[in-house]
Amino acid sequence: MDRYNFKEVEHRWQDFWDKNKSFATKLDQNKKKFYCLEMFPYPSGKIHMGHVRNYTIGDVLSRYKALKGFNVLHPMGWDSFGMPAENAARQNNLDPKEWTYKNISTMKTQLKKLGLSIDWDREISTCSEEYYKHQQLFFLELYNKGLVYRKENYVNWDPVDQTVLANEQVIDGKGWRSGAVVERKKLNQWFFNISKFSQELLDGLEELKDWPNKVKVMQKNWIGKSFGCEIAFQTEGSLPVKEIKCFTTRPDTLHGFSFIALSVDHEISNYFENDKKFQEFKKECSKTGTTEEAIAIGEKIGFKTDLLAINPLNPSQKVPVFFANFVLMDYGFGAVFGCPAHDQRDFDFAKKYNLEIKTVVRPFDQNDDFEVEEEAYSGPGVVINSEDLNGFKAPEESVLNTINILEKKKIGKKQINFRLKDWGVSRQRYWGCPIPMAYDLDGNVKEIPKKDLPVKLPENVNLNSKGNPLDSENNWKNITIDGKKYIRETDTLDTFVCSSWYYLRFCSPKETKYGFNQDDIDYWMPVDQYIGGVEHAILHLLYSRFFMKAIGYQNKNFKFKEPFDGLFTQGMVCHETYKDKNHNWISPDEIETINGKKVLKNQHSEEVMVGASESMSKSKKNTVDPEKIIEIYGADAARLFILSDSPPEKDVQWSDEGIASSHKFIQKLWSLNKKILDEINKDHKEDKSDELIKFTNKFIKKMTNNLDDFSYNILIANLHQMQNYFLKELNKNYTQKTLKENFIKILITMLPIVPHLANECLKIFNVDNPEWPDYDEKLLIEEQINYVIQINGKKRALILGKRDILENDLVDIINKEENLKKYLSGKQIKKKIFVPNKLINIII
RNA sequence: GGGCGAAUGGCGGAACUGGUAGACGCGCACGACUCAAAAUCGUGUUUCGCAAGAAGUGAGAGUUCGAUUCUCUCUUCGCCCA
Repeated sequence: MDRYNFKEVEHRWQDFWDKNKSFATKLDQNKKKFYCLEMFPYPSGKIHMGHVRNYTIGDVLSRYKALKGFNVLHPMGWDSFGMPAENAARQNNLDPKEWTYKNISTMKTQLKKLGLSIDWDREISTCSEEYYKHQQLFFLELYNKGLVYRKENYVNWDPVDQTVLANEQVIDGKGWRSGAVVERKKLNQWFFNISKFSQELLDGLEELKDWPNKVKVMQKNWIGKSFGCEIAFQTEGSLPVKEIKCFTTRPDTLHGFSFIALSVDHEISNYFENDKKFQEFKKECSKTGTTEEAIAIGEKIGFKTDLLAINPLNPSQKVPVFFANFVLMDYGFGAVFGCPAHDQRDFDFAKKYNLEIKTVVRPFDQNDDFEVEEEAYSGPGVVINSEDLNGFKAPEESVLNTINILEKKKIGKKQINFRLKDWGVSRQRYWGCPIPMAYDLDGNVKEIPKKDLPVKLPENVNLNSKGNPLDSENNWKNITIDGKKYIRETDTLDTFVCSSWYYLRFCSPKETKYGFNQDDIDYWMPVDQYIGGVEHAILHLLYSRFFMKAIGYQNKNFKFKEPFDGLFTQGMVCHETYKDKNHNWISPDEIETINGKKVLKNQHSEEVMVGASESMSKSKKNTVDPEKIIEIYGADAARLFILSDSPPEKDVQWSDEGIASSHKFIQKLWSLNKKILDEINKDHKEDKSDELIKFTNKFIKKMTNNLDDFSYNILIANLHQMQNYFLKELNKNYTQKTLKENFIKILITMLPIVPHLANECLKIFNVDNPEWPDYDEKLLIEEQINYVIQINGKKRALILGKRDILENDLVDIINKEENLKKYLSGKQIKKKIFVPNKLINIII
């Protein structure tokens, strides 16, 4: 029997789809739409297994929905601005654009080899002028709506590379590339006013029924709504400062107040500009880093001022005011009141500077003489040592009551605080979308007029200059608008801006006047199913949600509130890790298995150490190249395996045995197809068609359900069961018509998973326009049922009986059964539990 | 420290609303084909036991006629936030 030539077949079908533009989509009001979107890739060079998994999941869904009659939009593009291009270009003396487009071309070819049902006519690339010119227009639009502003802010500054680093690029306080100690530096940056929408972004989560709860919780925590109180503390001392404002979520602990801590950037610091000791202290603080975690772990240090703050609930109490490294200017007012007994940071600080630690909340299971000793108590409890507040349940009762008291005395007011900060979008980089702004010679901001858009990135720049290469591009930088001289903004936009609206662009990829066309998005949006990695749970997904609200802000035509109706987050692709005797990582390519042992190829068969399965990464060398896999086993096998071993939302382990088994399945299915073709031409005497119809019916139901709820691994188990069924039952007699009809239905259900093979088989049966088969609920009802017989809750037998059997009839049968008699004879039956068409439990 | 989630054979994992635990796949064992190997096909495979049978879904309790599924306590692991 000739084997299935996957190479020839897959290539032929891919060619066919390409030439016929099989997946090109048009707006069609008569058809229900389905917009399936996977997170678009960064063109880093080649596709990896994570892409294979992501795009296979999306492709299965797209093909399934198309078979169900939906008008499916399934586009693909490139998130093509970003640092790797700039770094690679610098290393290899290339143009970032050239590098990027070469990668796009490679990866596009690779994606096509996977047999994805993508509408390539809608391909977009964020680094193209056709894309970013619209982004610049959006920027100006948001600027004019007051959603974009410029302010000074602290950044991680790499003094060697002369550039700003993102938090994740700072490793142990040093720049990831230069190794230089990172400094905190104040820079003028552009910000998107995302915090304006904090409440809306929070409320919107409630509407997102088809999002994983996990992601919604993460976003909720990130937005971080907290309910508290603003308190104005009166102060005394030699400085001309009359009051200090603090925000707190725990005003109820005010009786335990023992200091105020200010951020070194608090306005009061202005009085210390010439104080050498303070300036030294400030420098010391800048070493702590800006992340919340660094602050939590680091040592708490303070600088005492001679200011004294007065406790508003107890005016005789006056406490010192410090500058401290654990207070950030971003949070509240850059000032916190310290209650050491009930906050660990405050506790550490108080211990160090010998400040009073007064317990004002006791746990429920303690007496009123409870005292905080070794560590702060921040749990719930009862307020003590606090005059009027004593006895209130903390925090729920005590916080509100304290706020009421403070409001009456006019020294505090209720306040909602959000953790979500505005989005700084300035990057001192070349390879990004230019910000369409300029400055006059006095530094005043000037918009680039719309007619002058796009602001194009200059080409052939010197990437080896210090800092942002655009700073040295004088010809590009210096411009004249209406006869007046200006200097361009040389920062470019964070690439997260590009990915915040690309889903809109896919609806109108060729629209030249604006980023999208209203009719197009009215039809296609929102994205029905968005698929991608959970690592984007916060930033990208939150930014996209914000962008949608920002575009819709003050725009009556724009009726969408949320971009992604459904979200699916797939797990990672893992592989075993290997090390040689010198503890060097070894790639799976360098290994072979001999007698069940993993050994190095061609090197005296040295055995390697097999480590845990971890997510594929270049540094651990445990990657597998999808292109090689497709070459050896074919795209259908790769698709089948990436879905088969684990539920798609969990991590999956890649293995040679697994992919080989999927390949085997493909080959077997091809030979099954041939056997069925032979069988159809045979003469049949006895007809078992009913059985086959029932089987197919059940199978279609399972396939439908599994596709609807992303149980792709179970779906593939069904495929194996189906194959086993046919290989065993094929010698039974089915009428030609039944066999053909039912097998065709089964093949159609396989189209989403293994499109090349299934299409090839269907072609043989002359099926041209397949539609998803229906199933009949009535045919799912079994006439014969295996009744479970339990005695005292233990399964003792299975009895085949007719459907809807009466309890007494079933008991009669049990009494006749030899092997059940021994359990029942001579025993008094206390109770019988009969579940119709399922089981009987006899209690003796 | 807080939040969310998970724990089932040698491994990945099934089990619909509480009703036959271990589907399907991998691996392994034995067998067929072969001079032989690979490939392929067949049979078996939770543990203990020759068997009858017993135990068994991280540990311990609880609810129930009946718990992988529900409740509580604990352990370990993962993710996110601190």
